[in-house]
Amino acid sequence: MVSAMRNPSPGHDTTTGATHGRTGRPRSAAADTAILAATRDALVDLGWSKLTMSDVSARAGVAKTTLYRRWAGKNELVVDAVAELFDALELPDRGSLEADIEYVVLQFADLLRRPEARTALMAVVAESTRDEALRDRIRSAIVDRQKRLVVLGRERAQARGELPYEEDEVLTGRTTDLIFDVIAGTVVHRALVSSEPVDECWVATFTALLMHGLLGPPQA
Amino acid sequence: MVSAMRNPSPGHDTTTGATHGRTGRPRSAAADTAILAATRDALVDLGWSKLTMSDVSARAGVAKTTLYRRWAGKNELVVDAVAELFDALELPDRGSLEADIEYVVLQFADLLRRPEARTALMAVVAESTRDEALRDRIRSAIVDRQKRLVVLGRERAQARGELPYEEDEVLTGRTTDLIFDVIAGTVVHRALVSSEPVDECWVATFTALLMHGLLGPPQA
DNA sequence: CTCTTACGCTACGACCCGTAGCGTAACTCC
DNA sequence: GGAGTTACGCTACGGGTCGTAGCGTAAGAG
Repeated sequence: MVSAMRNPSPGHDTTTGATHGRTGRPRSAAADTAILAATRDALVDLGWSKLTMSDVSARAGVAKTTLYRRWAGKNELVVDAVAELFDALELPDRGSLEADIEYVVLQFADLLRRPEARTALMAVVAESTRDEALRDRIRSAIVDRQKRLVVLGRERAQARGELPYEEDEVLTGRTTDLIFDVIAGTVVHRALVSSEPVDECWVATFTALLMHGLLGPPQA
Repeated sequence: MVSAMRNPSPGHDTTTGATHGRTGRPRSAAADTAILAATRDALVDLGWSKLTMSDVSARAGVAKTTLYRRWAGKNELVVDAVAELFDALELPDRGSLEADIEYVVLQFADLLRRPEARTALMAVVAESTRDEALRDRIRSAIVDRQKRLVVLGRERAQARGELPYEEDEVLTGRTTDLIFDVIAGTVVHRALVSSEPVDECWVATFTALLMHGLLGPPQA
């Protein structure tokens, strides 16, 4: 749950348990999860453009007005629905930086094979080019949250001695951003724009390129 | 013009000059250019989701039915409209591989600053996740055509002695694809997903990473 | 001058949008 | 308990887009 409804919901979550400080009937938490699940189902069946609020409300067993009471529109709804998918990504220690990278790339590729993730991610980004608020929402709900993987992988590599420690915080942040964009961007482009398979062979080649890029300067 | 109308248009183009072998009144070439230009204008003003066929026809001074006679729908129309933008990319010889890369990255970033390119590219890719024909169209109209830049830059670098010659054709093709996805994907992700500026500072860092990635193996 | 095709225009049923209004349900505070 | 407050389901609505059909006219080819 990313909590960015148009209505109150001041604190963090909107469950039945959390009274959110107010009086009156609380929002149904079950409805939230049902709606988001219904949204993903609809994305699988219909794709982005043919997905309609009416259809989602029917699938979720909820009145259409309830959707509009919680989300401003299709865009916001879908961002929240997809953000949950990305949270499933993780990075177990595979023993080396190279293995860690290959693992996360393959995992990300698996995610992008899911039709609801493919169509929704691109569509929402497309809409965000004309909507500042939506851009911020994507950044906080997806981008910033997944950067944790890069940070974690890097720290591990430094602990292993594979990468040097960097003292400058600003530089560290920039490098993290760069690596994130390179990995996520390349995989997305390969899978969705070029429409080529992200198989182990390709991943190995890509990872090799990236490894050399990361280790290049000091060894030269 | 990418020529993939739903109707005849057998050969290549649909200009007044090219009789396209048939008798009868030929399609107006002026209408084609007017429609595609109107589509880009509408993308600037309205973005993808609010762009409507009716609006485009009005802007182009053309009947709505004429649009549907030439394009199957919004998706196909927009692909053709945007493909023309990408053809403006070029790669003058900047003297070194590094400079060539930086130049093309900055040029691509400029293109992605144009609102019609931003919104349309992502939206069309989103739709293509559920439409095989559209995927093929994107590949032939945009992806394959822009790979020429990678091929050209690589040949130049080889002529300069910056990169080794590769004999295996299959491997050459794979490397070309990889570099293309890395460059285009990373820039798109940085600009549109992460919503961070693609300035000269960032480009220099990215190019350095890529250079080390390309030169890594042999120098190690 | 005839044949063939493209064009512009109008009209159409179908669908979705986003909102308003109402009565009811659920929960808090007194 | 009741009063107050908020969420919910339902219905109905005007406004807009969709994609197509039908018709008369315009523009080249032979």
